[in-house]
Amino acid sequence: MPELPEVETTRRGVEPHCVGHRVRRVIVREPRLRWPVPEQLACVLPGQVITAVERRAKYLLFRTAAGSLLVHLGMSGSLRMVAPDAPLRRHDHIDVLLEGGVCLRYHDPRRFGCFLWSAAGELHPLLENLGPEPLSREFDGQHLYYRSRRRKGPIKNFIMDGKVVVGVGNIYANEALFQSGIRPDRAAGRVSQARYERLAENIKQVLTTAIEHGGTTLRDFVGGDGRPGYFAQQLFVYGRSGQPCKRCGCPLRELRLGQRSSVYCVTCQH
DNA sequence: CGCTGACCCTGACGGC
DNA sequence: TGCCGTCAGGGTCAGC
Repeated sequence: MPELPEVETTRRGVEPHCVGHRVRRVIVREPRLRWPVPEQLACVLPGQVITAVERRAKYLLFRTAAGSLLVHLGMSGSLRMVAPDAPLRRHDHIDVLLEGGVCLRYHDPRRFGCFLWSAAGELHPLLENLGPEPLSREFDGQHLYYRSRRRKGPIKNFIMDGKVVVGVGNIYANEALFQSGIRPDRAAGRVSQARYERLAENIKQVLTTAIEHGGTTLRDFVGGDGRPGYFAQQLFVYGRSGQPCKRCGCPLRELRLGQRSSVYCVTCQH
């Protein structure tokens, strides 16, 4: 999946095909996702007009008068618009058929994603306790600095904690730390406010650039319109363990933090 | 409250 | 060719 740029690219891809359209039918072929797909969905959604497609963290929210369809793509999920008679591939788990003859199709080999329902006026529990959006004004160096005091865990885990800030996945956490010259295993509480200012700017910059590039660094990602995101993002560290640092030439090193690979340059990052 | 590790699943890839 | 272990973009949850 999709890091935040891929989710945003998906949102932009499907939005124009969904907004203003009425749902005709929901077909759930495989309900066993991260959480079981509620049976309620197939009853509640048909007849509803999709009024907006929004994103909060890496969740996509399809708004209707009755409530919201909450979709997460997990590690391997994708959503695309297809013709209703488009041939099914393996792992095409859900179809949301719209009036006007289009179909929103959910594909997810690993089934770590979810399709959930949230009634109108209710905030889904999964969306409670989420930190600010990384591209919002509320998210800045001061926020990171204050939230990090007395935290002993690695800064990389800290910026990937959704209660601190949402949408910073493994790839962009590695990249933003490299751009900021901070080692991923440094204790979060031992980074100055000045460095957090830089880090917040770099997180914004890295995510913004990725979104502009259509979101992908990943081979199997397919945008909402079904076309792969074109430009492979210029990655400085992620996936480059052992290769020379693009800035100083030293071989990049790798370590594991929270069961996720972290690549960094011993010379450029402290 | 903060942190660690287990866990949910399939598929791709490397080594033998 | 095949089998086996390892790893992969995410996030929640239990337990200390």
